[in-house]
Amino acid sequence: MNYWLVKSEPDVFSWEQLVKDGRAMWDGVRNYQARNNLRAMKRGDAVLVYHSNIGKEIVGIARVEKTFYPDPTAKEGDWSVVDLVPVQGLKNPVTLETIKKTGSLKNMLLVRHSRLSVMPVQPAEYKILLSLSQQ
DNA sequence: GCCAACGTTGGC
DNA sequence: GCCAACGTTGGC
Repeated sequence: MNYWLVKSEPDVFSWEQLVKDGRAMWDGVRNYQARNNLRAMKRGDAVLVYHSNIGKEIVGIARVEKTFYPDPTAKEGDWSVVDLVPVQGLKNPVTLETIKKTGSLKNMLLVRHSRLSVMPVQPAEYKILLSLSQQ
């Protein structure tokens, strides 16, 4: 199983909305690196959901329900979406501030490459994030 | 609201 | 193919 992190501005699409809907087509990705990451997702992979701009914290865990297919919202270009379903909210969201302060996490792409919206997460990083979220 | 860090576009 | 200009993202 692989681990991923996706970003969303909560005033556009939030974790709460994902929970309410029970499923989401993760659309609107218009960056090649992010798209390629989307395409590498396998069904069942764990996906951390991060709120950018507002909150700046990882708020929940989703899983890949359907692997990539063409983005119906793309007027032109070769873009993809995946379908995600919520698994569980984090008891304690893990903030960007905490991640930056945690030595073993400060090399995360989330910190090093702040504009990337879909990125892989190392298994070791995932484990640490989960334990932080349970504290 | 500002700005750094990128990514894209288009002229040459 | 280079690079200036511009646009976007996201942290602060």
